[in-house]
This record gives sequence, structure tokens and C-alpha cells, in this order.
Amino acid sequence: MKPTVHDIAKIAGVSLATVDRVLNGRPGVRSVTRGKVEDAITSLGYVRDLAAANLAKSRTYSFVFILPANDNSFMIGLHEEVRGAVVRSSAERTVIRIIDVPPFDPGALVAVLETLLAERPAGVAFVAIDAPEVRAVARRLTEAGIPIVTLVSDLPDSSRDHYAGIDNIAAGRTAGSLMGRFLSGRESTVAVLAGSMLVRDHRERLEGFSTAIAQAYPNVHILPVLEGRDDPGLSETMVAEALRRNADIAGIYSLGAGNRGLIRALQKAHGPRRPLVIAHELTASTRAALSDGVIDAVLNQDAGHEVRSAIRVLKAKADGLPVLAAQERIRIDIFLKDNLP
Amino acid sequence: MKPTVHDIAKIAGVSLATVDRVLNGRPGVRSVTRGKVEDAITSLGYVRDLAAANLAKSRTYSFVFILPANDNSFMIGLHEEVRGAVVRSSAERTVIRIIDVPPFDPGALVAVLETLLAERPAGVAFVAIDAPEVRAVARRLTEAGIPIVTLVSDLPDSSRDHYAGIDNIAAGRTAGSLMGRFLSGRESTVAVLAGSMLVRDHRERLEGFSTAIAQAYPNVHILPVLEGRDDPGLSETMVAEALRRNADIAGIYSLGAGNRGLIRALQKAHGPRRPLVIAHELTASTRAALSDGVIDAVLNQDAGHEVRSAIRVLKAKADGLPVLAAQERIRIDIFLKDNLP
DNA sequence: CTGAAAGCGCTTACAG
DNA sequence: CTGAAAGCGCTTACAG
Repeated sequence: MKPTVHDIAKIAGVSLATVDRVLNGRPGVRSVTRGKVEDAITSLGYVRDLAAANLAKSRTYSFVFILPANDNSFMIGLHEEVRGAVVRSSAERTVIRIIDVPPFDPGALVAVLETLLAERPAGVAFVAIDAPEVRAVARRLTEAGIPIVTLVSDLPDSSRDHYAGIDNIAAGRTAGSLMGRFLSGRESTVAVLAGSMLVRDHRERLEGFSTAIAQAYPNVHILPVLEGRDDPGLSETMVAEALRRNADIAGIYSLGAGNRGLIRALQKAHGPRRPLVIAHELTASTRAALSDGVIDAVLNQDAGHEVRSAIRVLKAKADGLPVLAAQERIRIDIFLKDNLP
Repeated sequence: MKPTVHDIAKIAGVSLATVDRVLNGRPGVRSVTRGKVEDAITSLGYVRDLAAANLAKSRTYSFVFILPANDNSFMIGLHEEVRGAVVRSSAERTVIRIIDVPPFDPGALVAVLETLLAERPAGVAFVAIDAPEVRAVARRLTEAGIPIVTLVSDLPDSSRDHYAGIDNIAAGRTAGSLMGRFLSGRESTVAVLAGSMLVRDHRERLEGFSTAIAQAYPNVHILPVLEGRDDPGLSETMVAEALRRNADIAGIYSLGAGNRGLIRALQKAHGPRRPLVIAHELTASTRAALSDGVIDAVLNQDAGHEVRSAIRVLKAKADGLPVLAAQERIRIDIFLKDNLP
């Protein structure tokens, strides 16, 4: 039988209340008494039943997810995943609230985080914007003992407890490596479509991509980055124009969103041969394009995994428990049309 | 406030015991009474607190994992993951027992499964062997109400509740597609190293591989399969000999285990150019070979994910709860040296 | 067929 | 500084 608080109380010769005080590090116990209880705990190899404790406390974890009201497929999918978690959460003693903020707006994000400072939820997950003000509130939240997880986009060199997202430099490197191999070392020109070079994720992916190409495929030349602002319309125009100007574009790396525009441009183009295309995020449109052979490979981050991981980590941090690193690592999925889920 | 059994009892005008009987579908309740309770339940939107129920029942889930005592790195890793789960399990009301069986021995597997029929654990996970006797015991277990999950290797057309493993045909197809692309449509010869064509997983991978190549890369020719029995020594000999005979081997697909031997053979070989190599399972040796450029891509199944998934599913089945399909799908990871975890 | 009471392992006022 | 008692939401003998 697993030892319980009753066993501890009996052995230490104290009451349950005192055992509880020691167990939870509450003050008001003489150190001799505390010692007796601690001895009993270790001698019994006691490990407490969290579920029973939560029941007794009527504890429910209240978490807040702050998401940008961005309207690309990936962010919409992320929203859906969080909403799914909200629905399931009732069964798991968690209450999850979603707060939408305007995208790319550090001020708005900071404002919301500040209100949470007063509200004191059991944990906060948010899609970070890499700015000093954000780092500053993050620190205040951490100092207030509120666990923080960054989601999809990280806040490096900050006090956040965990990052639930992919390594974007590695993602870019992977794209570069695939591109180089698929082009099989031929002399070729490659275009890059990004959202904005102001966004850290995009900068990192480009960095990884360029490095991988430069190191291993010197025959592959990268054109100046097209910044489509993650907008399908703008992306379409830019890609169409690039293809018109450069008939010899052999590959395109789309490292941001707005892939619907890219796909339209590719479908309308009729150059001598179709360029090799590597894009990010598996959505309805990239999936269809992959099946049709318009896109050759998709690098993906599993939004569902990211959300579930963020919740698990927040709960663990709230309980002061360790996290299982292997379970929480978000991998860079590579999808060809052959291994589509 | 979430409604509780007390609320139901009050509204239905019955005792807690009766509420409990209805809630758990136990007999001995007049249908009028049952009706009143059911009405109260739906009108309140009651959803029961599983943790509290488990506490009251002192319920602990006892699961059994049956693993082949195979000594390749993947199976050793799988063992380790299960052992890790055993260690953590105490905190989660689960007790997991590991039973080792001789590999490739349907009789031994059946014998163990039969003992479990009497023992009645809350769930069983096992690496299946595709044989009629196995299917037969599986059915008896299912009929006895014991949830079954197949792990890594499936038992198709059987009564198993769930399969925690990858789609091996898709894995083979993915390997074929990568091979074809990496060879970029040049006229070339490719060797395949398997463990044994008697193993279903290996047959399926080969099938997927051959199909993908035949459909999209008619210039790529596949040599007769080498069966290395997942043995490093034998695999090394076979690969070395194949390379000697066929100086023009441009690619090797290693779809089974025994990769240490393959790697040794590749390192010792000094043909005009290194063949392109795609292997399965990320282990210490394939990881090193990937970094060194001896292997070009590794397809992987995450043993940790498989084990955690199997446990989650067994628990859900034991509780009659639904599983989250997206969370339990085991993907085919593709690793290049650029996205190694 | 139905109910009162005790208990699962922990926590929380409250009293002393 | 310490303890007795009640309670979290559910289940389980036991009695009737």
C-alpha cells in the first residue's frame, strides 16, 4: 500500500494538519516537529497524491492563451486547437481563456499581459513578439510567480519558462538542404518568399536556409527575398512577377504564410519547367498543392501538439513538477505527398 | 459551480447510492427511479469527476506491455521508454508490468496472452506477430473486455482496439520518393537491405518503396532484396558483397534494423562515389552516420511517443472515453542532418 | 429496490 | 505552535 498522510502522522506522532503544513512548506511549525515529520516522510518514501490534493482544494488551473488575430490558415488552425482544448479542459480541472490581440502589435500584447499581472492566472501562454517591452512584462509575470510559455514564436533571453515551438533556424536549414538535394547540385537560381524580415521566425528561417545552401550547394543562387507580408494577394503578385522576370527560377522557398497566393501564381505560370517548391505549414491549400505536385515538400509544426504541450508544461510548472523534455520537443515535420497524415 | 452527485440526488429525490447505481449502470434500480435520476443528470448537465471516482475506488490501472527480447537498438530503446513509463507510472495511478518474450515466436506470445486472460489486467499492449493464433487470443481478450493496443507492429483485421505505430507502406513510399528525388531521375541502380521478408512491416515498407519508385522514377532499378535478418554482421557482409559486385549502386534503402553493419560496410567501401543511403530508426549509430554524411536520411518512429500513446489509449479505453486521434497518430519522422533533435 | 454512513487521500478553517 | 473535525466528489459495504 502506498503510504498516506495518515501514515506520516502516525509515525511522526503529530496531526494531519501538521503533516500538511510540512508537506506544503507552510510556516508555523517548530523545527523539531518539522524534523520528525520530514523523517517520517523520507522513511516511508511518501509521494503525495496530486489528484486527491486537487480534489480537497477544489483546485482548478486557470490558464490564459493570448493569440494574435491573424487570419492566415496556420493561426486560424492554432486558434481552433486552443478552442478544442477549452472544450476538453472542463474534464481536466483546467479553465482556459483565449484573449485575442491585434497581430504584430507589441503594445497590445504588453497591455494584456499587464492586466494578467493583477488577475494572476495559474499560467500564461502567448505568441511572443520580440520586443524589449514584452520581455519586461514577461519578467514581471515570472517574478510574480506566474508560469509563462511562449507559443510558436519565442522570446529569447527572457524569463519565459518554456518555448512550445520549433527551432526556426533548423527549419530553414532543413529547407535549404532539401532544396539543394532536390536540385541535385545543378547551377540554379532560387527565390525566397517571406512574410516580413521584421519577424524573427522569418529571419531565422532565411538565415538557416541561406547558410545550408552556401555551405553545401555553392551552385545554387538565392535571389533577394520577396516580402509578401503573409498576404495571399501580394504574395501572388510578387511571385508572378519574379517568375516573369526570371524564367530560370528553379526553386522557391516559401518560409512564411500567404501560400494560397503563391499556389495561384504557380498554377497560372507556364514556364518551361515547374520550379521546385518548399513551403511551410500543412493547411488545406498546401496539402492540396502537395497532392497535385505544385508543392514538393511542406515543413510543418503541429499546432495541436504545440497547444497540448503548452498546457502540459503550464500545469507542470504550476505544480512545480518536472517536464518530460522528449515529449515537449516540437519537431519539424517534413511532408511529401507520400507521408501526408 | 459544477454539479455533483449531491445535486443530482437532491433534484431526483433519491440517495447518493442510487445516483451512483444509475451513473455506473449498475442493476437494481426501478425504472421510474432510474428515469428521475437520468432526468436530473441531463437537466444539470452533469459530467462526472473521474479523479474523484478513482480516488473513491482506490482504482489503479494495471497495464501489461509484452515486448520481444530483440537486441537491436530500436527495440532496446522501446524497452527503455516503457521502463521510463513504469517509473513515472506510480504518480499516475497506473502500474505497468513488462513481460519479455522471445522475438519472432508466435507461440510464446500466445502463451503470455493466455495467462493474461486469467489475470485480467486493465489493458495490454504488445508488439504483434501477424499470425492466426495471435489473432485468436486477441479476440478472446477483447471479448473478455480487456483493451488491446498493438505497438510498433500491427495485427490487421483483428479485434485490437488501437495500433500505436506508423503506416509502413507510407514509410516505404516516402523512402522511395526521397530516393527518386535525391537521385534526380538519373538512370540508376538501388539496393534494398531488409531484415526478413517474413516480417510484415518489412514487406510493407518494400511494397511502398517499390510502388513509389515504379510510378514516378522508372529510371531507377531495384536490385533483389538483401535479407540481413536485422543482424549487423550478416548485413555488413551482404552489403559489402553487393557493393563489390555492383560498382554502380547509386542508392541503398535499409528498411530494417542492423544498421551498424550497413554503416561499417559503407565506411570500408571505396567506390567511385558514395551511394545515397536512406535508413530507418534514429539510433546512436544512424545519428552519427547522418552527421558524418554516411547516411543521407533517416525515417523514424518515435518510440517514446508510441509508448505514451499506447498508455493514454489503454487508459481511455479502460474508462470508456474517446481518444484524440490527432494526438495518437504516430508520424513518420524524416530526419536529415539539418533537423536532428 | 433504496438509503445512511463511512471512506478514498488530502486540505482547510477554526479552536486552543 | 498544534490538533479535531469537516469537506472535496465520488463509491462501497451494509442494513433494511
